[in-house]
Order: sequence, then structure tokens, then C-alpha cells
Amino acid sequence: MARITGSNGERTAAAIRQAALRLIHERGFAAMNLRELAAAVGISPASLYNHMSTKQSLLFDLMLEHMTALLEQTDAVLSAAGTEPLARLEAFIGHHVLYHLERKREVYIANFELRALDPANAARIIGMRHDYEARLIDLLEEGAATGLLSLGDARISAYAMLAMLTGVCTGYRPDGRLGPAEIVALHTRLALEGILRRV
Amino acid sequence: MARITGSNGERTAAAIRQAALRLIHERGFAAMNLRELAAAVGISPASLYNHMSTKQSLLFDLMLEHMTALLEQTDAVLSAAGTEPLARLEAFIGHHVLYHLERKREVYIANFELRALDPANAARIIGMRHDYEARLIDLLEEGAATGLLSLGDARISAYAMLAMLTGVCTGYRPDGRLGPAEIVALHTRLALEGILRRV
DNA sequence: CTGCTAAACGAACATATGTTCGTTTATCGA
DNA sequence: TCGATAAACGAACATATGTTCGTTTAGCAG
Repeated sequence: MARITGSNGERTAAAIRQAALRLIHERGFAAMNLRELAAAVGISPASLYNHMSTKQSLLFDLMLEHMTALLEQTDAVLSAAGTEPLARLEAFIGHHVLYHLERKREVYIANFELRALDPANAARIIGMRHDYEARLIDLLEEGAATGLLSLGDARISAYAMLAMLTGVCTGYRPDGRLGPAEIVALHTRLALEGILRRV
Repeated sequence: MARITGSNGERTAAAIRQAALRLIHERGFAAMNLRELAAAVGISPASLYNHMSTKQSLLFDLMLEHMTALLEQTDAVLSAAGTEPLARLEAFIGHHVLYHLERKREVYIANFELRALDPANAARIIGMRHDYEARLIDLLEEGAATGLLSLGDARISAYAMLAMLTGVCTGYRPDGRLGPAEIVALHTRLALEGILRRV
């Protein structure tokens, strides 16, 4: 066979990325094979290489796109949130939850397939993750400095919050009992106030 | 070659389990190959099969042992904690964190390699996980019923707490800044009271 | 129209990987 | 002491998998 009528590079590349997200999320990167990916896209395994250089670079590109978008969106949201510490913190939490609900596959992959990356690629993604964590740590320290927050340790608190806010999205189903807005509200309150009744 | 002087089935089986825990944790189940596992144990790939039936059953056995221990220990701890809701909840949290610090590899594997299990095996592990989650949900509802806790939703709160308490252990280093006791204390407080200053 | 490039294909290669087989020898109960 | 069993080995098998190659044809700029 040869080139297919109506074929379009951009469209195929996007289809590959979408299918790869789904398959890596379902099976894991190592367990996903390129024949299966090609079949999901509807092309032959060889044709994948018209749109990517290696399996490894496919994974890296997916992660890089995700981390870039996450950082950019976060900065935009914080800029729009003004200067009041509590508002900024709530803006961060709200955006984090919504983003993680919306792009749960990217998030899952970026969190759990780091070990599948070459060391150099992994270092780059880890660096971006640290940048993201630093945003929250700064917010917490800001809040502690103004007396708004009471932290045992800003870094530990940040990690715990991120673990909670991220982990919960893993179980999210779009057709579930709760909508995104309710999930944001519940988790904002959990993070800020815990579960103990205020007296 | 043939049987090695001093060889002992129990010892080799234990060494396989330990090495498998390490390798699966480092690389993921699909990315761990049996030649590497055998080399880590110091035997030939073929010899692995004197101690396990398939690669799949090795994974399942590791997960089953972990979930069984987790459930048994939890029940023991709760039995010892008496009847006071807050004490029981703190006992659960304390045990959860300590167990997850101590056996972080098992925990990580049980959480993230479910998809590598055969459907029947996965169903069994998922059932045990639900049992575990039910313990916490019960504790939260107990606490809410007595007015101790103020929950938006017991199930969501339970998932969020577990995500936080489990996720944080992923980053734990035995040689780190904080000891287990401090980590327990910080996270108990985070879960119960959040980060907002009490007024 | 025409030719260059993009985008697809089938086929094959080299290697990796789970597993089995036949064999060998240490261990241990009778 | 002796035989059954346990526990190891090297070698091989069948298959899976990432990737490359040469070829073919659609799309599009000139």
C-alpha cells in the first residue's frame, strides 16, 4: 500500500497522541506496544515513525506538553487571583483540581511513568514538577507569614496537599455522583480545614 | 550445573520476593524481566520456576501478602484502640502512615500494578482494598454520628485522606529530615485540622 | 502538468522475554 | 546407606516488540 486518500500529518499525529495517552494510562508505558498503538490509530506500526522518532520520545513529548500547560495555566490563574493570600491559595487549589480532573490521564502518566524516561528526560520533567511544587510552597509560606495559616512545615504540607488533591482525581468518573464544582469545593475545604469539627 | 551446596528453598523463595519487590518498585512490573530478577537473586532464570508458577502469580502473591497483612494489622490496632472515636481514628491514621512508611514498596506495587493483574486476580485485590477503605469510612461515619467530625461526605473524605496519607509516603526517605513519629504527627494534624489557623 | 515531499504500507531484522525441558547433584527422612 | 525429592543449571523455543528499509502513491507548490 501507499499513502492514503485524505491523509493528513497533523491529524494523524494528534490521533497518535490521544491513543497513546489512553493506552499508556490503561496499561502502562512498558506494557503498551507500538503495534497496539498503531492499530488504535488505524495505521501500520511503521507509519508511526512518520510522526515520532522513538517510543521513548513519544512518552517524553506527552509529559513535556502536560507539564508546560500545567505551569502556564497555574501562573495565569495566580496572576488573575490578585494578592490576597487566601484567594491565591484557593485559586491554586481550584485550578489544580479542575486541571487534574480534566486531564487525568496526562497527570497519571507524568506521575507514574517517570521511571520509564531516560535519565536526561526524567531530570527535565522532575525539574518542572519541582517548579510546580514551589508555587504551592510559596503560597503556603505567604499564608503563614501573614498569620492566615498554621503549618507544621510548609514543604510537608504542600506535598500532603498535592498528594490528596492529585490522588483523588485518580478515582474521578465524569458520570459520577459529584460534579467538578462540588469536588473542588469539598477538597478545598478538606485541605484548608481538615475534618475535625470547629469548636 | 546442578543443585548448589547449602541451597535452601525457603531462603531462595524469600530472596526472590525481596528482589522482586525492589525491581518492580524501581522499574514497574512489565519492565522487570525475569533474567534480571534471577540475576539479582543469584540464580538462573529457569531456577525461578522452582519457587513460582508464573511471573503473573509472583505479582499476585506479593500483593496478596501485603493486603492480608494490612487488613490484619489494622483490625488488631483498632481492637486495641478501644471505643472512643477520636482515639480509633488516630490509631488508624498512625498505623496507616507507619505501615506505609515501612512497606512503601509493597504499597506502591499494590496501588499501581493492579492493571498488570489478570482480571480475576485484580478483582480479589480490589475487594480487599475496598474492605480497607470501608474501615476508614466506618470510622468517619462513627465520628460524624457523635458530632466529633464535620464531613461533606464520608466516602470522599476517606478517599482524600487515604490519598494524602499514602501519597506522602511515596516520597519518604529513611535518612530524611523527619522521623516516622514526626511524620505521623504532622499528617494526623493535617488530616484532622487542615492548614487553616484555628480562630 | 509535473515533480518534490509527505505519509502510508508490507516485510523483515535483531533482540528481548516468559517459559519449558532434560539433566545434575545436594539434602534429608527412612 | 540409600533412594526420593528439592533445587539448581544450560540450552532452547516460541513469541513479542522496537525499529528500519524499500516502495508506493496522494497532496501541493511552481
